[in-house]
Amino acid sequence: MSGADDAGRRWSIGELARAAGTTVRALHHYDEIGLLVASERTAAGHRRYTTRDLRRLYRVRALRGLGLPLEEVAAVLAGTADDPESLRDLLAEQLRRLDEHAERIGVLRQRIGDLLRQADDPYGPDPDRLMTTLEVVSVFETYFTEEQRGRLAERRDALGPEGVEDARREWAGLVEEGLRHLAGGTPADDPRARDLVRRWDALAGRFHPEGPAGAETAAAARRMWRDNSAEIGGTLPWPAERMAGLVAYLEEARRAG
Amino acid sequence: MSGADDAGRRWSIGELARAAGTTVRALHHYDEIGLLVASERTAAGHRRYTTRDLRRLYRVRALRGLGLPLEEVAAVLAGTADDPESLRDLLAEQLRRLDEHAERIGVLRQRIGDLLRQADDPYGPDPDRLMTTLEVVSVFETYFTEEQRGRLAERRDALGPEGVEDARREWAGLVEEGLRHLAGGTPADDPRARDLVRRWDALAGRFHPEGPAGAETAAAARRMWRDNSAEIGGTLPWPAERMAGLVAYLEEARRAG
DNA sequence: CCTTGAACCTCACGTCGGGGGAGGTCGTAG
DNA sequence: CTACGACCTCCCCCGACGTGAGGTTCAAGG
Repeated sequence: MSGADDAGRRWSIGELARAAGTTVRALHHYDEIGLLVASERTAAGHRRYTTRDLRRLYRVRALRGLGLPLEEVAAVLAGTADDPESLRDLLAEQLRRLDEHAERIGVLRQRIGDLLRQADDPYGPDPDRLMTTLEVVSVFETYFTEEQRGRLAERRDALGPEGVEDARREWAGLVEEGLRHLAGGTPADDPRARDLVRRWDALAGRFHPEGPAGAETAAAARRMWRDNSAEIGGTLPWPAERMAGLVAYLEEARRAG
Repeated sequence: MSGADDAGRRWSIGELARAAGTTVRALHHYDEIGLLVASERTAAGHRRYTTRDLRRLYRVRALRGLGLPLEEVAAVLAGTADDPESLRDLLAEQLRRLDEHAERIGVLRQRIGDLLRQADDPYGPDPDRLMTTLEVVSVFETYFTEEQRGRLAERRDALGPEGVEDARREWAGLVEEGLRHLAGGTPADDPRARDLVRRWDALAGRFHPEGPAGAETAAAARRMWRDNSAEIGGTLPWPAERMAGLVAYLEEARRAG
């Protein structure tokens, strides 16, 4: 047999690390958490690993390489006997987690891509504007649930770019009208103010979904405007503080109406 | 104006957390690392945040939401003035990182998918076999670089399934022949042993790429066999210790030849 | 004015998978 | 005998907070 009797072979920690393509520190860690404890120790306390330890280490490395946390690696290596399906289930579960992860990354890539296109747009490469866009995104995510944002996006797509543009123009007219009333001292309970609110809310209604879901998004939108008119107003062609005043005025008129 | 003068408004830490959809603890953390320090404190030490703080928080949350680490968020918020391109560059960099990440995830999904198909294969659903496959994968990754594994996969694809099957059958014959020599006591420097080694290496040569790259993968394969014949042998129809003996015998004959 | 409960404060440890270093011991080769 | 490499244990470090413990302050009701 020319001395190839592997059954009695022993590895030092450094040899084992090289044999499995890992580090001494990692093996110390596996020892600490009980995942791979050296079968023997020399009189001086040096770890001696056996062939069985090496095989276990290969399994640990392979499972880790699939992205499983060490705790689950330990569970697999401990529990294959009492449940032969556990490995399969754990792999399936890991596949699911990876899918989730991949989807989150996809969303982030999409968003960053959109932002970069906006940054590269020659008509609006202003970094301040980009920052304000970031703020508005954050505000939206705070006030609307993911589901609500999805519904709002659906409605916007249904209106189409020209529908959105029309609404934007009409809305600009309403803002100008409101600012004139505000500057002119028209009281909030004046019929003209109440009529303005009615047209304002009707216009906003185009963007909200139908039924009770629409009432919820509308309420969330009003909360958003009330708390953050300065931030949202930063993206608009009117001074933020005048917009804040207008929002308060409209709320008053809405209560009065 | 009905009291909507936001410029003087102050938020407590809890109000700010709710306004931005985050937690009090996160705000404490941002304070600790200097990313978002409350502009004021009450006499009792309670944090008071201003409108400017709120806007900064929105930016922090938005950038964090894109996956940027807090250190880079701080850099963006500090450096937009002296380098308006920095935000764009950082976003591009982040996009690159996400792409890398997505690719790693794709590789893992592929591997786990392969393993699950093997697990569901009615001809080999043995969990022990699956574990051994895992070991072999790990051994391969330890001894061959990613590039080398790619070259080996190319050669295998070039041989095609039937070419691989042919080689497997021929190899089985060589193994049986070697085991007979070993059992019969044929010395390693016997011409029959040297001829066996020659045919063995020629057969293995079909799987290695051409030129010096092939010599390297062949050397790595011999190292792998020498160190790990027990692990690889576990997947084969011969006893692992007899395979280990055979590998040692062939090495001796190779040196003799 | 007193009490109560919510909100706030600081301090500090835990997470996950190790990296890196300090300070000391062990083994072997020249 | 001495040098050097490999090994030992103990300990702090990373990121972005979560989760208490133990104490103070605020706002409202009686």
